[in-house]
Amino acid sequence: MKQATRTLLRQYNLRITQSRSLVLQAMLSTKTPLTHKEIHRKILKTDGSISLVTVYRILEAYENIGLVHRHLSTGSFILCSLQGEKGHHVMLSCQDCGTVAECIDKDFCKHEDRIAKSAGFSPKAHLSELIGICSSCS
Amino acid sequence: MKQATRTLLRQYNLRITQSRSLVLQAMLSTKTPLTHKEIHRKILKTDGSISLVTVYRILEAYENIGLVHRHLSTGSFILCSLQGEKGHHVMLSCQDCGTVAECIDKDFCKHEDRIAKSAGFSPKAHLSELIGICSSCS
DNA sequence: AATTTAAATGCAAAATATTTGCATTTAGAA
DNA sequence: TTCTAAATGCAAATATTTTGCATTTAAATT
Ligand SMILES: [Mn+2]
Ligand SMILES: [Mn+2]
Ligand SMILES: [Zn+2]
Ligand SMILES: [Zn+2]
Repeated sequence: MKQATRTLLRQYNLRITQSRSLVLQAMLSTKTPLTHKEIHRKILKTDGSISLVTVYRILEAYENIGLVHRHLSTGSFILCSLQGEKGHHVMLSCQDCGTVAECIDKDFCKHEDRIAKSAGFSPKAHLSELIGICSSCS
Repeated sequence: MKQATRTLLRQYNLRITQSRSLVLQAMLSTKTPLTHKEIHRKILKTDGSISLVTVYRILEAYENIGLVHRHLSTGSFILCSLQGEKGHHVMLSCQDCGTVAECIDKDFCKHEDRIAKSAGFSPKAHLSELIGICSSCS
């Protein structure tokens, strides 16, 4: 079991299990969002053993604690690379290679507040996805 | 068949059919995003007749031409209330009443561009959802 | 107004995706 | 090592989405 995954799990206060480690490994090795099934297949291909049901259960848990995100336009999952304020992330999603990079931007939140205020809206969180072409693809 | 729906359909260059009108009516009568099934049920309740399969097909078409949006966090659909640049909308989604209001904000896009540029990213569109409390709920 | 035709619809069934109940295994505390 | 709650796997139940095909319908044409 990879050390990086143990560390993450401990950090998030989760029991360290084979399956959880495998799901993390699968997600750590890509910058592209993955579906439940893709994660499952990927694990099997690399000699890991896991049930698809377990992948479902693990991803649900990971999402609840904010360890993974859903990629907005596809619904697939990506590891949160930044542990900033939960629910205030911006994702940069490349139409070309599928890579998703995250960023947290305080100014963005301020701007968000300004827009919201002018509509009488009090924002608590935001989900934002910028869709375009990443640096390496352009 | 409601006139408002005929007008919308003509505006988007779609054949004017009973089913399409019913789906629009169902969506026009709420500010809350609806799932396929919810739209289907709603139509049946109001004496309309439609197949769930048709709801699927109609929503897919509506989404492609930008007549409806998917609400990011739930995956359900909401009528586009603004016909601005396609793919550059901000949704204000109320945690309390579920209402989703849209806004298009040029400054937001500029800000978006700035963030993106600093990551070497060229944005073509954005999906943004602000989650919080709307004016009437607060 | 009747005719024509491609597009839209409904139905049944297939294919997928997700959830659940329950027996077994396992991580981590004692 | 022993113990226990949490995690897992399997099989089956549900739920969701898609597809093939026969029928209907919108709207263009005559
Ligand atoms: Mn924010
Ligand atoms: Mn924009
Ligand atoms: Zn790229
Ligand atoms: Zn509200």
